[in-house]
Amino acid sequence: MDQLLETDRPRPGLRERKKARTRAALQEHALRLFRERGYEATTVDEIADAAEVSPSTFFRYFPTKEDVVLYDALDPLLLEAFEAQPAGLSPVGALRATMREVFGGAPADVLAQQDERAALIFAVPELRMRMLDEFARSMLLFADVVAKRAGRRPDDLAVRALVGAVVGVGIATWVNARGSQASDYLRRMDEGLAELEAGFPTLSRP
Amino acid sequence: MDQLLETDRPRPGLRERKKARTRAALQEHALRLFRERGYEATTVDEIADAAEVSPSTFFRYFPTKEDVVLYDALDPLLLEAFEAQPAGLSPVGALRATMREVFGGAPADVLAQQDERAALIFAVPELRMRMLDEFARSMLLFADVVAKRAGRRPDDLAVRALVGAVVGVGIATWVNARGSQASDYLRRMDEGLAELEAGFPTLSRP
DNA sequence: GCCAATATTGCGAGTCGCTGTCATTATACA
DNA sequence: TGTATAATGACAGCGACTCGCAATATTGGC
Repeated sequence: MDQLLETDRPRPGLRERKKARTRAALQEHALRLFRERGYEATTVDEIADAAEVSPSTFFRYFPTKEDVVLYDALDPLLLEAFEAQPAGLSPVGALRATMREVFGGAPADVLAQQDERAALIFAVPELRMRMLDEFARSMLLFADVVAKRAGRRPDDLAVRALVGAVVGVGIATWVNARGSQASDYLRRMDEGLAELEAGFPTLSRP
Repeated sequence: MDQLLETDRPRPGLRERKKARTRAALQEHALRLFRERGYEATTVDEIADAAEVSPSTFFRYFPTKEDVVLYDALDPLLLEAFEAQPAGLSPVGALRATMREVFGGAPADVLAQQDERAALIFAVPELRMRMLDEFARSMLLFADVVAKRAGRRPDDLAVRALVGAVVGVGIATWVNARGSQASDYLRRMDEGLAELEAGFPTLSRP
């Protein structure tokens, strides 16, 4: 699953590849154990055992037990792909293209893992709470790259509003998508972003 | 401070009074220690020591360390006073009267403790997160009593909307009130509820 | 006022998430 | 090949929280 993280790049050294493999293994085994026994009933030590690392190493990769679920392996890819979009595209247009690229090129097991993460986060109150923080973090991150493309500052009012709207569409899609598959989720997200890009024309003329 | 909890009532037995006193002592000492040393730097054992009970007893009164801050000693009084309001009043009117009664009759140290709780919850991310749950819980509770007064079901659409609006006014007031005193907070909350009760007339005619 | 049923408490051992330290091992680089 | 550097595992320890149990306090009936 982790070879996805290395495609089309100068190929990092052995150390970096090992680290990526360990991180992926920890998350995979964690999600599997959570599915089999439940989130609370699974201990960090068990995850570390399954991934064949020491418990201390677990915390070197994920600061808390929650983070092993919250961490999105596709995030770095999305970020990179977004920055590579042609300058002619609008921010929302660039994001839509980015999502099509990254999710379109992702193998099925990666998408399945995204579904599992989403469902688990939704089901466990502790994780759902933390997700709010993640959304806030996403906004700041996204604001930076949007600002860079637009030649504005990240705290620019328009940048902030746009970023808020985009993340808002993401939240709304996520909340209304419990249990549905990644393909559904992505389609609805894209539709929502299309609406946003066009200024919600279908809502103006009833 | 806890005699407030016993005014004008058939007077519960010794056991109940002791329990109320222990609960109040735990919360008082906890808030004091948090103020002096900070929330994280204070341990539950220290709170228990200060209140002269065993650590296990602490957890019998408050299921988590967070709850000793979140617990609002005035809640039961508010509930009782609300249910005693004359049936002629609208739900919002009854709530305003309730708040005037309860907070108006509360001694200064109780109000000061409310301020301290509000500031602490706002300052500690962990508590701020949990506060969302508390708001949700408040809505359900409030929906029950409003429904009872109105002769409707708690999941009635109008009941839900009203309850949501009221709690929303509370949140907005709280968020905009960092550091201000209880009297300010209560005044603004009452103004907000008045606006709500009247349908926000000042916003309709610019 | 006494006694039995019951509720509350303190105690101790234990689990789990998480932190910090240190010696050992593996990778990178020159 | 040797050396700086980074990652790892083992260990000790802290704090929140749980559980079971014996001791103690309150209550209600007599």
